[in-house]
Parts: sequence; C-alpha cells; structure tokens
Amino acid sequence: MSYPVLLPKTKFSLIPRDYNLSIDFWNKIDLYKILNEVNEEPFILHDGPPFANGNPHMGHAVNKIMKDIFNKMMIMNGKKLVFVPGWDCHGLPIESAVESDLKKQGKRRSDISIKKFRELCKDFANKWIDVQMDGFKKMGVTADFENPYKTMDKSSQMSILDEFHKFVEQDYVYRENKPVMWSCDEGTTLAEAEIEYMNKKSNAIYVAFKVLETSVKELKDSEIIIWTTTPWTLPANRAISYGDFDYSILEINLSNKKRKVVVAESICDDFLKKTNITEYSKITTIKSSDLKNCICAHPMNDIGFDYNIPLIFGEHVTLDQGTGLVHTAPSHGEEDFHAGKKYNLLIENLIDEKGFFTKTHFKGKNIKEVEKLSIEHLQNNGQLIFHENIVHSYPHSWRSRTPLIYRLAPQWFLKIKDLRERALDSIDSARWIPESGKQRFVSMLKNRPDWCISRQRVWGIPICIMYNPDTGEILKNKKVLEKIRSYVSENGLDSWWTNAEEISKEYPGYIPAYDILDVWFESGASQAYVLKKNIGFPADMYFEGSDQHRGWFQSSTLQSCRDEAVLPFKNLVTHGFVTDKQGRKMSKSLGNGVDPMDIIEKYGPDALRLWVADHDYTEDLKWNNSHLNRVKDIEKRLRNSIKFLIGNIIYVDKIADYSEMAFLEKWILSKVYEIDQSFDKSCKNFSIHKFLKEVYLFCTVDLSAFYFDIRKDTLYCDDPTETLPNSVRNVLSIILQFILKWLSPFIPFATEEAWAELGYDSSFFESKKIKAETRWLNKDLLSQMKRIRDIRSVVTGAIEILREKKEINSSLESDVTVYFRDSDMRFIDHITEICIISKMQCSRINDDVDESLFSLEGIDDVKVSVKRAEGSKCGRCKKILKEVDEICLRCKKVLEKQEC
RNA sequence: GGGCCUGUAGUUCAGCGGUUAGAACGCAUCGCUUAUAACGGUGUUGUCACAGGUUCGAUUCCUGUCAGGCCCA
Repeated sequence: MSYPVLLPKTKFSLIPRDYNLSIDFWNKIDLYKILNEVNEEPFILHDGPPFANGNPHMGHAVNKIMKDIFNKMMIMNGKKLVFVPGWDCHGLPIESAVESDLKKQGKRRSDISIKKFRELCKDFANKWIDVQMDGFKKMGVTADFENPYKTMDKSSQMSILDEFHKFVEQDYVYRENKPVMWSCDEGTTLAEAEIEYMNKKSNAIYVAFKVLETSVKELKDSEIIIWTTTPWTLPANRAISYGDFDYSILEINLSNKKRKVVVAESICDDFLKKTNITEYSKITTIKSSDLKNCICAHPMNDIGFDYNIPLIFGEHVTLDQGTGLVHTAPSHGEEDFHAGKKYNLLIENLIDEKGFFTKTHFKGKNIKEVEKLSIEHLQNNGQLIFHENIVHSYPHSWRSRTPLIYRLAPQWFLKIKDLRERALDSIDSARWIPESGKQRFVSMLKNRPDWCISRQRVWGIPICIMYNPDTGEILKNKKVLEKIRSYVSENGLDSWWTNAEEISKEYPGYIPAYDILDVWFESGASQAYVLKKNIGFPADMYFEGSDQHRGWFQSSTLQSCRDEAVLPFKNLVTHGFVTDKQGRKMSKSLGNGVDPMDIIEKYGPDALRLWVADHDYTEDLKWNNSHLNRVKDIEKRLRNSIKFLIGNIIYVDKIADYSEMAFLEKWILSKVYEIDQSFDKSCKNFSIHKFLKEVYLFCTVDLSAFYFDIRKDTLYCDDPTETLPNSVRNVLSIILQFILKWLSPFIPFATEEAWAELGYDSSFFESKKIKAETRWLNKDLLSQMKRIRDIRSVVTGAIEILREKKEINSSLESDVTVYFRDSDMRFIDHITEICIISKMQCSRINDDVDESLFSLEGIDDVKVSVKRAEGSKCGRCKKILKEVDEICLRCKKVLEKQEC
C-alpha cells in the first residue's frame, strides 16, 4: 500500500525550453527600455565597436556575453542599464570585401563612381550589422539594439568630423612625408590590416664605410661595418647609427688585404664567424662616444654618391643582429626616419610608386635590379665584406603576397606629445584589470610616435580640410571649418569627392585633402559622440580583448585627453582570446574554429554563456568539448536546484517569522547572506568565475547534498501547516529568489523561464531587487554547523561500511551511537535529522572507548558505532521505528488530519 | 627579433617559501526508488611544462629552455 506524500510539483524541467520564447518575450516587452528607464544610478559599459564584416565568432561571443553578464550583475545590484552597442563600419576590410564582390560580378572598382562604391560598402556593413545583432540577441544580450551607434551614421560622422576639426583648430594636425608600408606591385600604401608577415629569402650583406674624418686616432684609416638585408636602400643611406656599447677595432685579412674595421665588441666573434674571417687581430677597444663626429664616405661614392655619411647615436640600435652599427636610410624605415629628423639628414624620395628609381646612378631601374647592381658594385669596389642569403619574417601584402617596402608618402598626422602626457598623468585614476594591463598600456603609449590619421582610401570619413600643397599649411580658421562642415552636413559626405574642388576655389592657393580618416580615429571619437553627448562620461567600464591596449583604448584615451587630462573609463578590463584545446589560436588554416551560433543551436545559449563564464576571462579561453559537456552538466544541476525549489514552495501556508525558525533554517540563511555578500564583492571586482563556482557549490554541496536531503522528510511527510515545514518552505522561497538573482546574469534564459513558471507576466529582471538581511548573518551558527558536518561525515562513513557489507541500504535503516566531547553534547538534538537516521544515542568519548569504533582521520574526537535499527519501516516516511504499524505515529496523524 | 602574459588532475579552476598539492565536474562503484532523463554515499586521478640556481626546504623566488597567446617589428 502506498501513502500520499507532498512531492514537489512543477513543469520546470531540466531541459531548457526553446530559447526563442525568452528572446521574443524580451523583444515584446522591450526589456532594454524597461531596465534603462528605472530611475537609479547607471552602470555605463561603453561598447567597443566590432567590425561590421562577418558572422559573429567566438571572440564576439566572449566579449558580448561577458559584457552582458557584467550588465546583468549590475542590474541585480540595483543599477540602471545603459548599454548602447556599436559597430565600426568603415575601413579597409570592408572595402576589400566589396571589391572582391565586384570582381565576382566581372566589374572593376574603376567602373563605378566613388559614391556608388561607398553605397555598396554601406549596404555591406548594414547587412553584417543585422547578422551580428541577431547573433548577439541569441546569446541573450540585452542592449539598446533599436538605437546602436554606427560610425557610418550621419550623426556619428558629423561628430567625428567635429572632433577632427577641433584637433585641426588647436593645431594638432600637420602634413608630412613619412615612410609608409608600400606595395610596389599595387602602387599604393597599405593599412596595418593589409600587412601579413611571411618568411622571405633576402640578401644579407656586410658593407664597409671608409672613415674620412675623425678626431680619434685609432679610427684613422679604419672602416665602419654595417649589416643590411635590404641592399637596394643603400643608395638612400644618409647615416650610420651606433648604440651605447663598446666597439672593437680589428685588423682583418680579407682576400689577402689587411683592413682595419670597427664592429661592436660583444658581437665581434659572431661577426668573424659569420664572415669566415680567420686571420685577424684585435687592435683596441673604443667607447661609443669616440664615434661621435666621425664622418664616413658612402660605399658607392665612386658612382655619384659623393656625400658625407655621419655617425649618429640611435636608441634603436641593438646587438642581436649585425654589427651594432646600423645602416640608416631615412626614407625607408620608421626609425631611420626619426633619426633623420633628429639629425637633419636629407630625407628625399628616390623611388616612384612602382618602385623605380627616379634619381641617382640607378635612375630608371627598379629596386630588384638596384639590389643586384648594388651588391655587384660593392663587390667590385671592394666595399662588400660578406654576402649570404637569409630567410626571415618580412611584411607582405595580404592580397598580392608580394614583399612590401617603406616609401615616403605625404600623410596627415596628429601630434601626440601633449595628449600622451595628459593620458599618462591620469593613468592611475582608473582601475586596471588585470593589473598588468596598465603597464602594457603605458609602455605602448610611451613608445607611440605621432598618429598617422590619413588613409588613401574612400570608405570612410574624408579629411575635410583645405591646405596649401606647397607648405602643408591648413586653413584652420574657424569660419572655414564651419563652412566646410555645414556644406558636407547639408550635401552628404559623398559630396566632398565631387564638390570640394569647387569650394576650394574660394581660397586661392589651397586645395582640398582627399584622404580619409584612420578608422581608429572614428572609434576613438566614440567617447565624445556616445559618452559625452549621450550616455555619460567617463564610462564605468571598457571591456575588450587585450589587443585593444594599442587599439581602441589608446585612440579613445588620446582623444579624450585633448581638452583635459581625463581617461574615458573608470575601469579598464581586458579579456583573453579563444584558442583551441592546445591553446593555439583559431584559424582557417588550422581548421580549429568553432561557430558560436552552432553551439547555441546544439547546446543552447545558457550553456554557451556558462562556458564563457566558467573561465578566468583575463587569460585565454581554451575551447574544449569536454569542458562544454561539463558546463552542460553544470547547467542541468543548476536547473535541477531551481526545479526542486519551485516544486516545493507551492504548499507555503503563511509568512514565517525569522525568530521562530529552526537551527538549520537560520544556518542556511546565514549562508545566503554570505553568498550575497560575495555577490556584492564580485560586482565591485568584476570577478565572475569565482562567484559562479561559489553559487554552484552552494547548490550542489549545501543544498542538494545537505539541506534539501535533510528537509525532504519534513517537506514530503509533515503537515504543511505546521511551523517547521512552513518555515522551511518560506526559506526555500527566499533561497529561490536569491538563486535567481545570482544566476540570472549567467543563465538568463533559465531564470526567465523559472520566473514565468512562478506565474509572473513580467520579466525577472524588472522584479524588485532583493538583498540579504544583516540579521541572517550568524557566525556562531556557521562554525557550529561546520562541526556538525564533521560529525555527520563520521556517521555517514560508519554507515557506508555496513552498506558495503549489505547490512544496511538507506541511512534511515541505521541506529547510531555517537561518542563525542562534552562540547558537542549541545548538538544532540540535531544529529538524527541531520544525519538522516532513524535512531541515535550518544555517549561521552574517553580513553576507554573501544578501538574498533569507527572514526575518521582528522576528526579523532568523534567515534561512531552503527547497527541496524530495531522496528519496522514506516510505509510513508521510511523511518524504522518500534512504533510503526504500517506507518509511524507522525504519519498517521498527518494522514488523519488530511482526511478531515 | 623585442615588450607583456600564460603553462597545476581527463576538464575548469584554487593554492602557496614549510606536513602527504586542493575543490568541483568526469570516471568507477554502492545505495535510494518520495527531486527519478533526478538525488545521496564512497572511491579514483598529478613528472605542479622542462633544466639549472638561491634556500635547511621551491609547484611557489631567480635565470634559462620549450610550448602557446596578444601587441610590435
């Protein structure tokens, strides 16, 4: 015969419902608007804009899911949600993609107008914004998707232009030749994103420069040795850079000729070995200062390169390669260029856009020929010391796969000095997570040269200014800038390409600039047009991949420091990158990529979110299937805890008074208080995975394995109107509310589903925010329970032995005698229920206690003996009691009452 | 090649100049049959990347090597 018990009842299952139900619901009620309109303190997380050029990938998933977790934690902490998603719409990747689309249609870029091309780019960007937005929604992200910011929106563009004009007005912008990465094959400059480093075979040569003038007598008649892997740049050589090292003067025998050469002392041996010079002697050592004011002849002075080559000091000189003396061609290298500026070297363009020399002995020849001819000439005139081929990593064009060179081209620059100083001054006003990010940011900032803000492209915001082509002088008069602004504002930015010429006629001697702004300038300006104009400045948080220390964090900071020394963020938090199982980056060539949308379809969005959250986000996130299964299991157990809670609170009779609650209830509320404190702390420290683990352990260790297990008896078998079962249900209801609060940032789909199951029409996220009550904290209870659980583990350990012997199955079948200290006697009343046994007695532990009694290592002062309980099993509550006649007295009473 | 970071169980993470390196999951096994596509008990898992050094003692501090990541060349 079976007797009725009060089993938990709910439709909430372990299998998540269709995630679209939640998404549709959130759309319908406009959750973002609701959470954005609550009149409370805002949490402003400023979204760094992803490029609008592809499907959402795992990097997006990590970034957007983490942001949403932070946002939702803050919502649960009583903040107002302010999260405007953004997209970076301009730039080369999109231009290239559109170009290749055109190619597929058999069209060429030059077949269509700039305006038409820009339209195609815009459509392309919009298409991918829609795709990405849909993906982010499926990830459960709550954001102002109705009003995102796009760098190509008219209002953004005008603000970006305004920001740029302010820099112009305040004299930050100048025009200058600069060596830029140049593709001779395509006849164009290349943006950073177009550069791919690949191995290349190069000529590596050691070249001797004869010393002409020196005040140091040891250097007389000697030769300075340099090493280079780009021999074709020798015609542009204007100096030799030395570092702060000691240098050796050696006498070497080369082809039966004795020569006096200078190389850095510490790498003499390498030099001699490499060049196969076996006959040599060291003459002396000189200091780097001895090289100052030394003048050499150009190694090809016999064919017209008859100018002096000074030795100059260079910070960039190192001893890892070469001779510690560096060939310096200011028109063909960034560091060379800066050295050239510093020492007033002649910086001139010797080659045209296709790589042909326009001047000198080599006029009309391309760099490949010049390379060969130079080496031959140096060989013939005796200035070549050694020649070999090496393979090294070298920049190439990602499209044509041809090697790139540095070539001078006029560019627009932003002066960095003042901005950098202000940024560095305010660096400590923000919190940096992880801390190492600050160092990284600072060192990158310190080493950064002036910002080259021009690109020779069309998909972007034109640099709308007029300048004098001869002097580079800009018309930075406010009236002119305003006129330009109102013109493009009225006629659209496209009009710049067609009508700027017309406007410039009003200003004789000045012409319009046709380059576009670097996209980093656009996204960097978001702190002005998103934060300052709309949602609030500075942001509480910037959260991006650690690659942005050089990218967006810097462009944003530099711009926000134009008018004052203030960082655009209060907390700068970075995350790592998604790699494969072995920690290698995901790439097409390795075929180890994972599609987040695929994971959502197969495992559900909550599982993907848990996967993200179950990592220390400051480090790289390794993708691993066994981890995904683990996370799916975590999701199931969390749902099961919620299910148990929901299923049991339906029989709540009345509000229970805390003071009347039992020991166990007061203890679990104390735990709730502790975890809620952790929640607050995690909100402050942005620590995610530790908190998730804490809640998970609470669910499995404290609730499932302990509290629920113990309280099942009273929940299922007692009369629900009694004080104990009623207060237990009250406590379960409290626990449920807190679990939903703590978990909703991680698994919003599950918590929303639970909320609906509880009968609410509204979203859980708009429900009243609860906080644990201070009176719940009871440290004595916490430490007492620790002791009781120790005792319990001895009891369960002892029962386990009988179970192994097949004498007992359920713990309820046991009759336990516990031997412990006087101080533990106060726990007597709790042991039976907490150990889930039918009968217990206790005794004082002393030295005479039987050695054969069960005890556990580390808990020597508790001993236990177990036997099978006498009596019969209650057909309802399964306890074994002498009183049982089919069922026990308690159950009989409950059933009788129910019948009435 | 340079700067910054990472390497602890099959997995995700703790940990720390000092007992025998922890937790949870997983796995194995027993039990419950009243959370049942659940739940509970018990057991199991390590070259702390590798090699040196400092120290009475190093997974921990230092140096180097290897593997990987981000950024830069």
